[in-house]
Amino acid sequence: MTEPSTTPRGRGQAARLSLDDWTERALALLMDEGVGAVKISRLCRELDVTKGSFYWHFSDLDALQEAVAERWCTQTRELLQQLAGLSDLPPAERLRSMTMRLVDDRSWSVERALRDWARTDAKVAEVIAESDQFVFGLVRSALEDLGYEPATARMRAGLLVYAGIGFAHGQSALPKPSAEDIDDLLDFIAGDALNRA
Amino acid sequence: MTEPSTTPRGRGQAARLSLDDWTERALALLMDEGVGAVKISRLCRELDVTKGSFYWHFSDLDALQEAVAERWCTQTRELLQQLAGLSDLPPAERLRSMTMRLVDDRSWSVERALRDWARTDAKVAEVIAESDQFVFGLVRSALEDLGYEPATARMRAGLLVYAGIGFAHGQSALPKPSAEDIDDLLDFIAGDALNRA
DNA sequence: CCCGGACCATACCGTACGGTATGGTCCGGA
DNA sequence: TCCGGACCATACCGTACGGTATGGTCCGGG
Repeated sequence: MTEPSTTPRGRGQAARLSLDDWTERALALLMDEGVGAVKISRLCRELDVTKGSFYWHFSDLDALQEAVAERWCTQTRELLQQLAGLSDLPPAERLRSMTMRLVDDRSWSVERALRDWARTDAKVAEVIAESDQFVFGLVRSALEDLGYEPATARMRAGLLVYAGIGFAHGQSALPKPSAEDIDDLLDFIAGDALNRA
Repeated sequence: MTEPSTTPRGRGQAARLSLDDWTERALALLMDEGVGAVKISRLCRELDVTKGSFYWHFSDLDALQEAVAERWCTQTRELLQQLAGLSDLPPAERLRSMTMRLVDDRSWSVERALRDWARTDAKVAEVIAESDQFVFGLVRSALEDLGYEPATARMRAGLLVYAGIGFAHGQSALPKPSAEDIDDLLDFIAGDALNRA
């Protein structure tokens, strides 16, 4: 975290592992096989090392969880910040961009895995909540920029974000919306303001 | 399953257990401490019996999971059927009734637990999907009864149901909607049809 | 009265996991 | 050249869990 952690990785067959190697593999395990699969021994097997290595980098399992949550938090935050960087664009485009990314992007698969991890780990739950509030704020301000009153923008933003969470977690028993479905949806959410423009 | 299973339960101190006693306790464990807490030994400790009893009623853990999923499926289905029994009432009341139950009812807490259980068990996932489609059909037909075109009803129903799933699973990072928030929301979802009536 | 089945206790095994202790290897710097 | 630290292997322990085998208890029916 404070160390350079340069990860030499250039000699013989197996290189030394950095802290990010562990968290990355743990994240992959998380979204592939769920929270039940992220065990120390399993990680060591996948990374082709032994527990001696693990307990050098982390004090225990909680330390790994914290590191994983922190890593996901930062990389999600910069992705969201990238979305927020569109604040110069017209709000309609912002909405559409965010909704699209909400549906097709694979990053929500990770969030889904993290979300049921949050049930047993308060630290992760806190990070998830923070992320939810952030994206909620983005959608809300976009709607306000479209001219809606604060109460209306708040309600519609909540509806859209909750629907996004539900879609990300629902695993899609319901039919997955197509591109034009999303157009219709956005037209419903913010159509009156758009047609007014 | 086919036996009467009358559960005598009237003698001495500890009665014999029925199959429902196990599934009921397993469901309680599920929604209280998550999927990671439903272990055989844990169940036996709570029910004050030993594993000899468990392996009499069930062949293994998968059999228990199947029984739990089946039990939840039936009791959810009759709850939904009860909601569908309102099909004589005006559709606006049906919508409001379902949405209210969707927000405050505790049964969704069980569904949330089952939903991340569904990630590791295909059988449970199938049941969840079936339930989702059922409630989606209810909302959708309610909107159609309100006079919306099929495409519109489908879109708005999907939005509402997904939002419900998201709310059930997001568990309160975002502000929980109040009663009048729901009124506003329903007015947004089906307001034009309502005001037209 | 006895017998068979429902129901459960006891004891045991194999395995997987979290965690600890300790020794070994490679590297850069004084 | 020696030394210390980063990094990892090896070996080990305690525990919790899934599962099996077997015996015991209570009950109703022939």
